[in-house]
Amino acid sequence: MKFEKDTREKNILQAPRGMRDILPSESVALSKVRDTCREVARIFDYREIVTPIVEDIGVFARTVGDDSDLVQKEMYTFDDRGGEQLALRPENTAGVCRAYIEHGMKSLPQPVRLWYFGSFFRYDRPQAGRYRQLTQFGIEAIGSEDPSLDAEVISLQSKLYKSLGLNDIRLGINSIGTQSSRSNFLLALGGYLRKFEAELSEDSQRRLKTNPMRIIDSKDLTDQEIIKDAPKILDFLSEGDEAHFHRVTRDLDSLGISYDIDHSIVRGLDYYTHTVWEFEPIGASGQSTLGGGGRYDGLIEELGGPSTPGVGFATGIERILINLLDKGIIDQQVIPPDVFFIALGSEGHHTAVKLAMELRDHGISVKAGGGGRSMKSLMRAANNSGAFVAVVIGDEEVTEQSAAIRILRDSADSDRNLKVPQEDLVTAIRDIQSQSVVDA
RNA sequence: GUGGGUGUGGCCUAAUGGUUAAGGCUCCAGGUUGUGGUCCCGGCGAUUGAGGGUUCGAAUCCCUUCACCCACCCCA
Repeated sequence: MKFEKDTREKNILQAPRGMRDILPSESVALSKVRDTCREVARIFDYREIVTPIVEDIGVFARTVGDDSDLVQKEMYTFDDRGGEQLALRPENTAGVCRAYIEHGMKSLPQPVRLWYFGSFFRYDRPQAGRYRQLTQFGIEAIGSEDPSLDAEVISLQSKLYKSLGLNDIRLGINSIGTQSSRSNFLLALGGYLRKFEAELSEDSQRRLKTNPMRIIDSKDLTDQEIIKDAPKILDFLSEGDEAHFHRVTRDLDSLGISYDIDHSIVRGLDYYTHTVWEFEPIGASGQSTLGGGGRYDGLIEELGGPSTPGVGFATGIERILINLLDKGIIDQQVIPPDVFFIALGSEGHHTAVKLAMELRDHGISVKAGGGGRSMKSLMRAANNSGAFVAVVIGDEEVTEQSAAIRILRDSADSDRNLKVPQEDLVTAIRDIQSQSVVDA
């Protein structure tokens, strides 16, 4: 393979558009979010599932909706060398359902409760909070049509945001019923909107043909005026659909989870039925949706499996991080070592590597400093490392089999210099650590 | 995909057609020979995103391109 000459000589190689590096200063925050996701999943007794990042293109084309934007223009697709048509996953509900079918999870106790955390890909124009490679945490509860499962999934999502410290969050919820309720509604909606066709925005005139439901959440002001008096889907729900929705909201009431019934939430993907919802920060604009979900009772059948209901959500980790950092709930910082080792001379070096390893064997993190740098320079490095103590091993310490300890982030009146026998070093460090906890 | 904005060393900023692109932070190193943090001093590091054009002369003006930001479409 040949590269363009100017690419090599002038242009700096950089991450692909819309994809980014997460550097150590941010990865600590990312880890915290990931740990919280894992913990919330655990307390609801959901199990982790890891599916391939690449799927057969049919997994998405058949379920997400052939003419949805996600499939039409946002999916990364390619043919592999064997001629298989594959796609980088743009979302995971379809993939998890594929796995559910493939592994016969129908024979497990139902519902099967699963969670995932991973990367997804959408070829879209990047902007704030929107990336071509994005990270999502998601939940799928498959195999029960019980409305209380919808509420459970919503409450899990709500708990996640609370655990992360995101409090000013709004939950909007709606029902789009089942297929038959929806087709009645679409008929009525189409009839109403056609009366105003000429007044609708350009985008909405197009949507009228492709996906009239999307006009409902148009941001165009004229559209919104027209929509105000449009038929509401909740009025078209069958008795059964309405009962389902009512039981979901009843559960939410019992759980003390506040929500707004929001007629404009219709969700973009074809597979949704019944309950649909979105969480977003209060007062946010633009790409603000933190996560959304819904029920998808026909999806598994659509994929060729047995008729099986399901419900789930996905939430965007980047959007969570943006909110957490904006509000100062977590800050960017790296984790400092416990101890910084300063080795002077070759004898000092040999002793230091041995002692450092001994500390590490006891779970104490150690950063090694040395490499022929001056004492001053090493002490500076020790201080900048954020370590709590520096341990100095020079000729003198080698001879007396001792270790000099310098407390860097000291409490008021403690002795900042001390010397201990090398065999007592672990204990001495432990003492200093526990004292600092007491002091704090 | 559509419309608008921005692009100066790793980071932040100055220089709004004229001498070797200035400063702060970071980093590295010294302040008399084994003790950091404050302070002082020194050093590394940019042909101004890239390519082309106008001009005696371009970071400054024009074109192209790339990236980022904002809004739309859509979505997390």
